Amino acid sequence: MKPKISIIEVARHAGVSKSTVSRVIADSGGSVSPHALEKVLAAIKDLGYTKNTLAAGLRSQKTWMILVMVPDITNPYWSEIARAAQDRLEAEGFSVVVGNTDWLESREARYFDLARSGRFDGMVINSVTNDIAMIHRMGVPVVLVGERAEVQNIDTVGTDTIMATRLALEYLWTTGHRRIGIATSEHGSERFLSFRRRTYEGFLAEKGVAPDPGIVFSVKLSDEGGRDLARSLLALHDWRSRVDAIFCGNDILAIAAMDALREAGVEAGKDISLMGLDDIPAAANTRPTLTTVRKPRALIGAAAAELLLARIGDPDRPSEKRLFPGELMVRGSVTERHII
Amino acid sequence: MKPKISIIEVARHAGVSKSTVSRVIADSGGSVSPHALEKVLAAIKDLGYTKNTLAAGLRSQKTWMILVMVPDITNPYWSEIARAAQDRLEAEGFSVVVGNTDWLESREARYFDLARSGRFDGMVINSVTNDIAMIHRMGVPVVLVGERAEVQNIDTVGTDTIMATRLALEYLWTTGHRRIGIATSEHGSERFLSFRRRTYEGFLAEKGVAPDPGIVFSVKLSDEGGRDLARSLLALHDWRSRVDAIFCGNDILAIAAMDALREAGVEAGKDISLMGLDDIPAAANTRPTLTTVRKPRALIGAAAAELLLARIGDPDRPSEKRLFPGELMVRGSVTERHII
DNA sequence: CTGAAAGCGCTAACAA
DNA sequence: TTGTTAGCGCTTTCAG
Repeated sequence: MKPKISIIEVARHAGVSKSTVSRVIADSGGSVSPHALEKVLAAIKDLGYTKNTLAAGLRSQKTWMILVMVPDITNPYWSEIARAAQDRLEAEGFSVVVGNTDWLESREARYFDLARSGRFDGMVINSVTNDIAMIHRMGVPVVLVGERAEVQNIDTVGTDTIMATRLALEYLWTTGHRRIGIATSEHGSERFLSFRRRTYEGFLAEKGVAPDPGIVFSVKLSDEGGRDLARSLLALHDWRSRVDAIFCGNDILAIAAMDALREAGVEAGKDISLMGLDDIPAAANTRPTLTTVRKPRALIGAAAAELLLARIGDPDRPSEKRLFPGELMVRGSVTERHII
Repeated sequence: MKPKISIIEVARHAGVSKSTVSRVIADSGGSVSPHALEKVLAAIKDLGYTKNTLAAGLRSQKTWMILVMVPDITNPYWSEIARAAQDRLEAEGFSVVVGNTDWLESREARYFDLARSGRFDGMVINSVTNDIAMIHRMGVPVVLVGERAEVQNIDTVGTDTIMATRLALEYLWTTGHRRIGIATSEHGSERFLSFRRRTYEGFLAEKGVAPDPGIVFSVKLSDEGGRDLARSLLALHDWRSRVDAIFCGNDILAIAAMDALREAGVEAGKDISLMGLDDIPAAANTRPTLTTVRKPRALIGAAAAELLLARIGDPDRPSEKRLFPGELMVRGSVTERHII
């Protein structure tokens, strides 16, 4: 069942040495006479030979394969970044595969092991790990996707979360909300997520609003988290007077919360304003539609590919950081409130 | 930058032969004395050695890597299948990566090339290709995901479309609908889609209902198709007396039709019943929510993994086909009608 | 239980 | 332009 003919059979069949065959099948541009070339090509076709790129890679240290490692493949945010990167990378001759970690360190470790053992020429990753030294030790070019403004010495691309968060909060403020809550995760990469939180706190201070710890919700950025958020909110004593808007850490969370709230008779965009972050496709199809801040997925994916290519080309170039601004998507889940 | 220590350095450092080191790091269960084991382990740790599984694979013909090839990674339907397969496969020690083809033969070809050159121990694929012979020639265990009831001699898993369609139609019948229309596509994989249509015709015959060609709609399974469907329906003379329910080929189509109809003042779940197929996440968030038949993504992914594992274990076992029934998701787009 | 030797399939010097 | 000779890093007989 497994392929068995190697260049040695091809060489025999074509009446040349295996080096000549190698010169034909490799891209290395060794010169071959037209005559020999023809014979080799014929032999390849006759025998149905296919190159074992694994063996080739062992020798040449080139696998032509790139891994895009994402935390949640079912989240369109990540899969679209992966696809954008794929477009760019394939144009350069690389094949792209994506690894799904489900935010699990154990799964990340699996992919890192593969990388360490030379399976990929490079990786685009969003990792829960903050251990940049470990990443460098892998000996594989890596570009980080995320909002880790604090990490140094590694190529990074992402959305400027601080600006995106401000954009959302300012919009809520402008539309008249004054008791703005926030729902984010502390899960995994704490430092990273606390950006939203820190920005939130800074924003309140700036506006002279006293922070209310009761409307700062810690939930997972998932459907489950959305239901948790709804539950926590409704459990809050006299919540209607305590909170008029909630900025959610991502769209999935916001949409799930919206659903759960409706089941309890609370309508987003009416009884309370809900805002997301990401702008996943579903955000435009919910009832009400979700007001959110869009992250430029295509730009992020393309930029990640670009940086990776540059890094592969020159491992010693200085590391670069590319942050893109978010875009406000005004839809139906935020009401215009009139301040009394 | 690249890793450099190989078993030969480890061997030297531990004062043993590289064979002994190999016995330690391989799973092949060669026996090593406790004393030697200890020295080798120490050396590995000292030197920070990591095994090059690529080289190992070259010799052992095992890569411990599986590719799940899907047509659209941003569609949760596919990514959830991929994730379910991953769960099962990783438990057996394989690493799973997913390839995205965007329905493009050129991208499929890339992944097939990788497979042919021995990069993966197996694949789970949904391919636009119908060339089973080619797939076998790759020399890699493959499981197909899809509803291709017509393909033979290859492991297949998918939803039983006939049963799913019947489930939908029976539900519409039970809820009192008697003038049931259908909207499916004749594009692309014709054979497959005509399943729905054939089942529909059989169903009508069984119930003794005369078929009405005017309420059989041929549209794309897309947003565009949904708008077309709405337009065609409304253009029908006296449609309210001619059709009381429409079974749509998939959810995307149904949701788009629902939106377009509402714009024309026709409310699904009130003026007409609409039913979908798939149960995509958005189906639960529309207004009204979409009654549909869910395809069991998790089961499909798990079964695909199961079949692949079996095939890897025994390449000569007879091929198997596993079809799962759909699950009725009763929501808001179908009314209970009372028969007079 | 251990070491020596022979590859897995390919590429990369080096001569010729 | 070609063939020869070494490996890439690991596994796998086969002796001992």
